[in-house]
Amino acid sequence: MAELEAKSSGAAGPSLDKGYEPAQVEARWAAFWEEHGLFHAEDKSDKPAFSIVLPPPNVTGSLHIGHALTATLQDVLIRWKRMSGFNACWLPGIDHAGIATQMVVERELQKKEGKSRHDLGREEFLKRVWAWKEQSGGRIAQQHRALGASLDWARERFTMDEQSSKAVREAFVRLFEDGLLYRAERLINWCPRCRTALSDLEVEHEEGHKAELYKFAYPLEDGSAEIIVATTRPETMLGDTAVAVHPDDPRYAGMIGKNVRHPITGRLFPIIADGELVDPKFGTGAVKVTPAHSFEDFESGKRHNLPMLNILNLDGTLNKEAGPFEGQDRIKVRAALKARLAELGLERGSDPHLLALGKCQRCDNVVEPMLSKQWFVKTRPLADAVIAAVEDKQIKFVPDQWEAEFFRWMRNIHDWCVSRQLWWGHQIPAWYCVTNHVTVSRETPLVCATCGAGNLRQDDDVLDTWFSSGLWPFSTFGWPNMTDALATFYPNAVMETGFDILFFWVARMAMMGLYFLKEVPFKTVFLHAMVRDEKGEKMSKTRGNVIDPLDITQQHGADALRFTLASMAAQGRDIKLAVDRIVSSKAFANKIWNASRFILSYANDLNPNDLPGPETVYDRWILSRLSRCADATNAALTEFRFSDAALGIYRFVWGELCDWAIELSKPALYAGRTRDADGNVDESIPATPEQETLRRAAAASLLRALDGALKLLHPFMPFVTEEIWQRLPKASGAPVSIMVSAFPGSTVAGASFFDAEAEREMDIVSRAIDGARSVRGEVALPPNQRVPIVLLPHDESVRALLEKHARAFQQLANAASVELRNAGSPRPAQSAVHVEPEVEVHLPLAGLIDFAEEHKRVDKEILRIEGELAGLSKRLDNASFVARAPPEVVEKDRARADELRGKKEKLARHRARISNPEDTMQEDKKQGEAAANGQANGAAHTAQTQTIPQAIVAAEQAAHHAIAEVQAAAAPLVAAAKDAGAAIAHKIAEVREAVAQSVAAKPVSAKPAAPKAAAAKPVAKPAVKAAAKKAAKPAAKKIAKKAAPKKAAAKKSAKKLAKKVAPKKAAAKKAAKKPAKKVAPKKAAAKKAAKKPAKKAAPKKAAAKKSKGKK
RNA sequence: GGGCGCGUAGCUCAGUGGUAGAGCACUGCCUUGACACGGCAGUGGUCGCAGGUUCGAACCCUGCCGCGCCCA
Repeated sequence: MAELEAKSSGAAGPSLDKGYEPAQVEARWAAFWEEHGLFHAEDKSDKPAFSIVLPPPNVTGSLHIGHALTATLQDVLIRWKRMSGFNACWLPGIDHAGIATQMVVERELQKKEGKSRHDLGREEFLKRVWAWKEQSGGRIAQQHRALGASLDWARERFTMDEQSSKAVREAFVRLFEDGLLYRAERLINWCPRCRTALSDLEVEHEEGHKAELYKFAYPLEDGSAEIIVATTRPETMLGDTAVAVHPDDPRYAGMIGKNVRHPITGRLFPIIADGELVDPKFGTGAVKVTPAHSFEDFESGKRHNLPMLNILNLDGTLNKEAGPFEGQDRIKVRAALKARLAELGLERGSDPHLLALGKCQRCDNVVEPMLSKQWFVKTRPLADAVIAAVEDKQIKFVPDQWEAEFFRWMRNIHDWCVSRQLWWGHQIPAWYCVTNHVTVSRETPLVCATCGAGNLRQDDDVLDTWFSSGLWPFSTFGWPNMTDALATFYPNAVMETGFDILFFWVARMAMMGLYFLKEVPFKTVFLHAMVRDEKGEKMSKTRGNVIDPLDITQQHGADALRFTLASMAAQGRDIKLAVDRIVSSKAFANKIWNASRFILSYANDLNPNDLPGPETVYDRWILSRLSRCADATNAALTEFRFSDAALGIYRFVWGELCDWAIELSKPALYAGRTRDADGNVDESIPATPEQETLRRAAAASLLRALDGALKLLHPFMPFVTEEIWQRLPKASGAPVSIMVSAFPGSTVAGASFFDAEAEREMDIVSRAIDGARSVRGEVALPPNQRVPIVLLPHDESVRALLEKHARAFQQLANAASVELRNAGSPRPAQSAVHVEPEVEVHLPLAGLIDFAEEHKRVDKEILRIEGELAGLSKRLDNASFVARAPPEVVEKDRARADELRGKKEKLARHRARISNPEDTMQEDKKQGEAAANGQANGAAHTAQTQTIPQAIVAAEQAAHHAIAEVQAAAAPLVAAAKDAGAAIAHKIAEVREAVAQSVAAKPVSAKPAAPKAAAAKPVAKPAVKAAAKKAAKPAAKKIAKKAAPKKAAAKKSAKKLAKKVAPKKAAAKKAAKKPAKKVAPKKAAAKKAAKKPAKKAAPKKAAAKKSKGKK
C-alpha cells in the first residue's frame, strides 16, 4: 500500500530546474565541503598515502589559466585517489617571489608616495611588503576555492613563514658545512634594473636582434702595426685586458706576445693566442678580451691570467675605470665611444650582424655579465645523485620525453648562484666580523667563529626564491623536524607542474630532497603543456588574449572550465584553448543534469536499500557499459591520460546512457503511466505487475548507471555531480558527500556487471536500429512519419534475439510496425534497405519516396563496399601477403571480404528489385512458394521457413568452385601486373572481383575458361589508364568514388545477375560465408559498434584500442 | 650552431605496422511528455613533400619544406 502510494507520487519527485545553473550551485558546495572537513588528510592513517604539493603560486599573482590547469589536473588526481580509498593530501601554499614582489611593492611605493625603498630603509620597507602580502596574498587561495580545488587548507603554507625559514636556514648551514655552498668572486648575470645577481636560468636569451659587427684597430705598442678587432659591443673595450688571436692563424703569427696600447685609457695589454676563444673565420680573426664582462672572455682570462677589469657600476653606468666616459649608461655610451674612435682614426667599418641578447626574466632589461662576490651552491655532486635516481627510475617523468631534457640539463649544470641583492626574501644566515671572517649559523651568532670578535654584521643579501621552493616537498610537512606528516607524505606521490619550471624547480627539489632526506621527493613528475590561446599564441596581458579563468567560471561554471582543460590535456602538446570548447563542456553539464532530472522522476520511489537488479537486456547492457567505462577511467588516470579519462566518461554519459539506455528504457518506464491529451497520467490505467517489475528494474538500472557516472565524473566536474548526487535516493549509511564515496571500478557496488552477452545483443540491435535510421535519413523521410520495418535476420538465433526488440525499433527508429521474417523469406517489393551481416533492415516505402533516390543511395553504398573490397582483394591476391602476414590478419581480411561481398550482393539484389519490381516479385513469390513447401519453423511469425531448396545448394557449390577457379586464373595475371606496376595490379583486382561476382551469379552454367578470358580482357583495355594513374596511391574510398566507368560495369553485371538468379545467389553467398563466420563478426562488429551505438562517440572502438595499447 | 617536438577533416586534436576517427563548426529535417546547452541524419581527409624498409606505412628509416620550444 505504502509502496503503491510512493509509486503514484514517484513521477513528480523533487523537481530539478529545467537547465543547470552553475553559479547558484558552486559556492554552496565549496563551502559545504570545507565545513565538513572533507579536504583534510590525516598525519597518520591506515589508508595508503597519496600526496601532492601544489606548486605555490607567486604571492603577487592572481589566478591565470595555467594555474587553473594545474589545479584541475591535481584536483582530478586527488579526488580520484581520495574516492579510491587513499589518505589523499593536497597541500596549498604561496611563494614569496622575491624579485617580482619587491618590484610590485616598490612600484606602488613610488606611485603613491613618490619614495624608493631606500627612502624607507630595509626594515620599514619589509613591513610594507608584509602588509601587502597580508592584503593581497590570500586572493589566489579564494580563487582556488572557486575552482573547487580540494586543497587541505589547514596545511596552507608560505615560503617565508617561520617553518619554511627554519628549513631554509637548516639547508643553508648544512650545505655550507658539507662544503657544498661557498662564497666567491665570479662572473654572474647582473640585472642593472633589478640591481641583483641572477642565476643562469633567470636570463632569457632572445635571438635575432639586428645589430652590427663593429671593427676598430688597436695600435701596437711599438707602433709597428695595428690589429683590427671585431665586436658587437664596442663600449666594453674600456674593460679590455687583451687581444686574442688563433695560435695557428698566420696573419697574426708575428704579433703574439706583443702589447697594444689602449687608445683611450692608455693601458698596455698583450696580444695572446687562444684557440678556444677565437674562431679565425669569424670577423677579423682577432677579438678583444673583456674578462670581467663576458663569460667566454672570463674563461680565457683565467687561462691567461689576465686582469679582470670591472668597468660597470651596479646601476649599469660606467665606473671610474672607464676614464672620460665615467658616469654614462653602458648602452647610451656606445655612440659616444664610436665617435671617439672615429676621431682617433681607428674605426675600421662595420657589418650587419644578428645577435642574441640576454634579458632579465623579470624586467626584460639587458643583463650584464659582471664580476661579483656571491654565494654559490656546488651543484655537481647534488646533480649526480639525482641523475642516478632518475636512471634508476626512482623518479619517472610523464611524458617521458622530458627525461632526456632533464638529463641534458643536469649533466651540464653550472654552480647555482643563490644570493640576490634584494631585501625581500630569506636573509642569508652568514655573518661577518670586522676582519671579514664568515660565520654561518642556524642561530644568530654573537661572536665570530674564526676570531671570536663580536659586533657581527649579517650578510645583506637574500637567497634566491627557488632556494626555499626547492625545499617545498618536505619543508611543508615539518622538515627539519621528523614529523608524522613528513613520514606519511614524503616522498610525494606526484609532482605536477608546467615544463617551463622543470629546471627552476623540479630539478632543485630533486637535488635538495635527495640530499637532505636521502630519498627522492616525488615518484612521478607529470609535466603538463602550456595553455595558449586558440591561435596557439602565448597568453599575455600585452597581447590582450588572456582568458581569465574566473570570468569563465562565472559565465560557464568551474565544472565546464575544469572539464575542458582536463579533456584537452593530452600529453606533450600545447593546449590551445578556445571558448567554444568550454561552451560544449557546459552543455555536457546541462546534459547530465537533464538526464538526471529524467531518471530521478522515475526512480524516486525506489527503495535505495533494496534496489531491484537488472531485468531486460537494456538494463544489463548499460550496467556492463558502466563497468567498462569505470575500468577505462581508472586505467587512463593511472597513466595520467586525463583527456582519455574525461572523454571516455563523456562518451558513456552522452553516447550510451542518454542516447541509448534512457531512450530504450522509456517504454518500460512509461508503462502504467498512460497520459491523456494534456499529458496528465491516467491513474485509472495502472501497470500490470509484470510491467511494474520491468519499470522498477529499468529505473533502478538507470539510477545505478547515473550514480556510477556521477562518481566517475566527480573528479572532473565536482559541483554538478555533487548537486545531483545529493538528490539521488541513497541507501542508509551513505557518505555525506559524493567526494568521499567509493570510486567505481570493474564492479559497481560490489557486484560485477560485465555482461558480454548483453553487449553482443545490443551491438546487433543498435546496428539494426541505426541502419533503419540511416535509411530514413537518407531517403529524407520526415522524422515524425512512422513507417513499417521489416527485418530479415540471417539465421534463427538472430531472429530469436531480435524478437525481443520490436519496441526498440518503434521507439528509436519510429517504426509503425515491426515485422520479423525468417531467413530466406521474400523481401518486400518496394523497400529501402540497410544491410548488416546479421540482418537486413527493410523499410517498405512504396508510394512514400522516390525510388530513384533509393537507387542513388544504394549505389553509393555499393561503391563504398567495392572500394573497400578492391583493397582487400588486392591484398588477398598477393601471394606474399598471404604467406607472410600473420594468419589472423589474413583470416580477418578474408572474413571481412566475405562479409562485404555478402552485403554488396544483397544490396545489388535489392537494387534490382526496386528497379524491376515485377521480376523480383516473381522471384520472391517463387521462393516463397518453395519455402512454404518446406518445413515450418516453430518460432516463425510468418509462414516462411528457412529451408534452402536443393537448387540453391547446388548453386552454392558451383559458386564455390567458380570462385576458386577464378582465383587460380587471376593469380598469374596479378603477378604479371605487379611487374607492370601497382596501379595495374590494383585494377586487375577490381576486375577480378567483378568477374567473380558475375560467375557466382550464374553458378550452373559458369565454366572455368570464361572467367579467365573475361579477366584478361579489361586489363588490356586502355580505358584503365586514367584510373590506373590515380591508383598509384590507392585510397579505396577515392577509387570507388572516382573510377566511375569501372564501377558502372560492375554495377551492370551485378544487376544482371541479380535479375536472373538473385535469390539463389544470396543463399549461395551466405553459405559460402559460413566457414569464416566465426571470426568475422567480432572485429567487424566491433568496428561498426564503435561508430554507431553512440552517435557522439566511438566507445567500443576506443575501449578496444585502449586494451590493445595496454598489451 | 646543438637538441627536442609538431605538421591528420574548415578548426582543435586522437590514432606507433593491417586502407583513417572524435569534438566543434557546417548542411538538411525535427518544438516526439529529460534536455533546442536538445534529437536524427549527412557533407567533409593524395595523414606537409620526396625517397626507402615491408606482403602492407599516417605510423618505422633518410632527406627536404614549414612551425614551435629548449640550450649555447
